[in-house]
Amino acid sequence: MTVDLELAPKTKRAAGEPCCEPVVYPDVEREQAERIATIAKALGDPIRLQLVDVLRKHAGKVCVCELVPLFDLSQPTVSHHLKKLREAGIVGSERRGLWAYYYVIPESLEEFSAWLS
Amino acid sequence: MTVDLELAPKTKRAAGEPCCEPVVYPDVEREQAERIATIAKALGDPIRLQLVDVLRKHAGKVCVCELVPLFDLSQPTVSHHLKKLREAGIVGSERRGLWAYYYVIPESLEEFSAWLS
DNA sequence: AAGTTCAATAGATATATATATATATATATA
DNA sequence: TATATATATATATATATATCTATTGAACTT
Repeated sequence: MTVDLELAPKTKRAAGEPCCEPVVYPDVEREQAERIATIAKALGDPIRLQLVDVLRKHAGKVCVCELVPLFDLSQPTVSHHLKKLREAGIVGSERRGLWAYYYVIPESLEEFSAWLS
Repeated sequence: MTVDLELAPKTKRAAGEPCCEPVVYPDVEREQAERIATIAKALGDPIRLQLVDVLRKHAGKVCVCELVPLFDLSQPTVSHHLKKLREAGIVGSERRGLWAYYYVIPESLEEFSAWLS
């Protein structure tokens, strides 16, 4: 199953000689890595992952007042996590009167999902 | 496309009355969220994401000395990131003489990948 | 208008992270 | 055996993060 292709130094080098050919790393890939890492970082907290999970499962918009009691956390802390998710572009929010409704922006996860599979 | 199912308070409540029914959050989901968040957190840095990307693309084992020049970082910093990936169970390593070879453990990403899609 | 309620922001604090430099360890070569 | 090399660990530091309490802002109710 595991391919035995290896990226490895061929032989021992003379003293002072650098290990490998300098490898060019295209900027495009770096930028993609940054985009994906931004999403991953936002999901890298169990609370935020559960928030996204709940929002995705409900396929619609969920009131913050329903989210807070799911966690043993203060309302401001939940708001803080929602803000992180908003900043990463994973969720959006909409205010209706007193209530704020959050929802997942599915496209935000597409690039990550594609890379991962 | 967007379903209009909403989780929302039905009416305004009397003063002091709690917002919502207490929602039970099963431990199983919490533990799964923690497992996935651990993976996401490890991937939540562009350097680490690129490391995993390179290792996956090579489908085999890659020498650390090939990884270091890909980044504008010191060798110990790259080692630090590789350690984080090891701790998260995303990569494994094998030493052969002076060289250390890293590889992705594909199963480590499966649960996350499944959740995401 | 006054009071209530929901959510966001501000401020404070303790912990975690990314990075560098310096050092240690193991192994290869001369 | 002595020296050089590849990688890992240790230490230090500046920045970021997660959390709390207190406060603010906005909108609804009476």
